[in-house]
Amino acid sequence: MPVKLTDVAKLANVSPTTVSRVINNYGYISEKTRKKVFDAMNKLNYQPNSLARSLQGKKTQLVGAIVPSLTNPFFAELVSRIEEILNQKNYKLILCNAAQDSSQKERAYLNMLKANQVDGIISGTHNLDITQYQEAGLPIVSFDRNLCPDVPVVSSDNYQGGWIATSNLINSGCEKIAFFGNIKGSNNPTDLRLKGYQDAIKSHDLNQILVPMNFFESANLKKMTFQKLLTSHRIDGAFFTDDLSANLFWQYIRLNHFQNCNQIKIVGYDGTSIMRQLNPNLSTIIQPIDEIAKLLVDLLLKRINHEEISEMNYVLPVTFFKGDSI
Amino acid sequence: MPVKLTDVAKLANVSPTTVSRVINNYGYISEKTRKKVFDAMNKLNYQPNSLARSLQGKKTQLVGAIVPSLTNPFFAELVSRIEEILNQKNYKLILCNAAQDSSQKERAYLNMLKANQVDGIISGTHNLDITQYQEAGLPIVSFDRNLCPDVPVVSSDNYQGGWIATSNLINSGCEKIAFFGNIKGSNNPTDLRLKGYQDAIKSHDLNQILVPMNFFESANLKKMTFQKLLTSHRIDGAFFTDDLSANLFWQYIRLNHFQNCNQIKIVGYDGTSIMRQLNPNLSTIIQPIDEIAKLLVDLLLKRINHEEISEMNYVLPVTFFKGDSI
DNA sequence: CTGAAAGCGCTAACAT
DNA sequence: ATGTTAGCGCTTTCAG
Repeated sequence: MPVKLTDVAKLANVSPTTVSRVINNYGYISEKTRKKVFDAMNKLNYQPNSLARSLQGKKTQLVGAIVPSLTNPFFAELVSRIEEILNQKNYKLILCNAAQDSSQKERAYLNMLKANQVDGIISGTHNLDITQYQEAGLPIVSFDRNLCPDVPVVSSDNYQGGWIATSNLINSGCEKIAFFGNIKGSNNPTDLRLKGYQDAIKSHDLNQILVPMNFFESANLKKMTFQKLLTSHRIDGAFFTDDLSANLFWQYIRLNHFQNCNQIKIVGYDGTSIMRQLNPNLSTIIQPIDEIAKLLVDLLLKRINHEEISEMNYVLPVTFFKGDSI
Repeated sequence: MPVKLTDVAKLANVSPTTVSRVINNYGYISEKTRKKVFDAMNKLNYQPNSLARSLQGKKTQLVGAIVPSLTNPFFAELVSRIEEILNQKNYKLILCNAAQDSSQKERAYLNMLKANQVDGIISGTHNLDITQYQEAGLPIVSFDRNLCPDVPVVSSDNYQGGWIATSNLINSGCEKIAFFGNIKGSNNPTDLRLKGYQDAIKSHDLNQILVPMNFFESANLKKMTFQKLLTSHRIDGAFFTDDLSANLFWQYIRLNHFQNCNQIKIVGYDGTSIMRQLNPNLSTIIQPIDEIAKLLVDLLLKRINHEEISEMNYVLPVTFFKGDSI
């Protein structure tokens, strides 16, 4: 039923080979023939079947993106940019929403992407052991995750982010600054946010206060954590490794008017455009989403085209956005 | 280089057909053979090539989603859910980010999806003329857009949404209620939000105040609109057809402390989880994202499997969320 | 400059 | 219960 190459060939009165040549703009073709073929293609509204093309060993122009969740605006914006850039370069995006902590789902995605012959994978999660990714035998680049030694990692400057956030809190007069985020090391670049915090704290002879918190926890769970902390500690500064939790806290201390709420200064992390529009009061560390997306795609395409990649670690600078929460 | 079916066949000492039978769990196979084949598959870490399978006329299990922008949390959450549901049903999602007002990009996406033999399309935009979609000859379902008569449309109850929002404003004592959103009819279900507003206004003998606003306009442009409006009109209620703009207004009147800001009540639209977490003060009309996603996928799969679809119009109920902005 | 023929990896009659 | 064979729609030698 669908129009195929041979239909075009028949109508144009040429061989399939010739049509293929026209489509792929390859080899010598007389202008006359080319026109005939184009006319036939238009008349039939012909659309080459990419499956059949790729079966010859051609690339599929398909890229898989595995991310934790689009509900987090950071990933939504990142994926959005990645798709736009891929689209410009004639690639298509298969979206994979691997929930947290589901190595099973992630493995399934990996297999699926392989089965679909994607040309490469951009990964923003890693619940799998390294070997799984190595076995994949596919060009992969990763965001903020150390997958395995030969997978390029792009991240924003997590250490600087932690350092700058904390330093700004200190410079605004805070002395009891809590860190809200992942406490136990995961051997990922994001661990450095904590390190940056700790180093800044130490260099000013302050004491660290670590509050375990995952961005994907429920709001209520987070609020319980806030309450527990605020009754046990008298903090005057708070650094969050994500804006959503930071904003929640910002609201929490206002709604529960703990003391004068301005006595606790807050800095978040991510700085998505949506977040800055929704709560411009919130100071935050802005990750350069656009550049991250560009670099990820760039590196992946290099991998796909077997170009040399000199460096395996790419750290993009962050910027501090000063709202009035600090 | 990649492992293929014949490699498995060779190792297991059976014919390719047998392997195919095992993979597809089809026809009679002795347990012994099945095991042999499975062992070989595991040993070789075999992954069937879906391209080749689909080329036989099998389905690709690929679905394309065309949406305006993931930067809008509503679409981010919708896409996220759609992907999850599709994944459960063994479908994969090709994400297409068709910016606003780019019929060219949308057409390109449509062609691309056709070329990739997707089994169906979920569309959340329409810059194209109807014929383009008809020509596609592909199962399509649409969200909030009247594409063409034979494409099922899912939407939430836009009319009720407009009506409820406005009624609640009226019941809270508002008498000069402005509508912020798309003013000129687009022949889409979302037009009904305006209709709901207008009917509620009329039924209470009030006067309508229409303020043109698109959710994808820049924040600064919107603020200019706010300023212009507030200097010319003395409104006491505002209904926005999207939460982002509503929230911007909510902030705007607070930051610029126009009179007592509580004198202007506000109701937004969409009610994404992220938005309700970020600004729980904002009253809004909640669209049932989960059900919308389920229904869209459900209808699409029915279309794909040539099951009868009785109804072409699906209107899901909305709920009112009362924050203290009203 | 153009065409014929083989084959990509898999499946589906049709044997046996 | 298993194997043989002929394609799916396209590209790509290899000939002309």
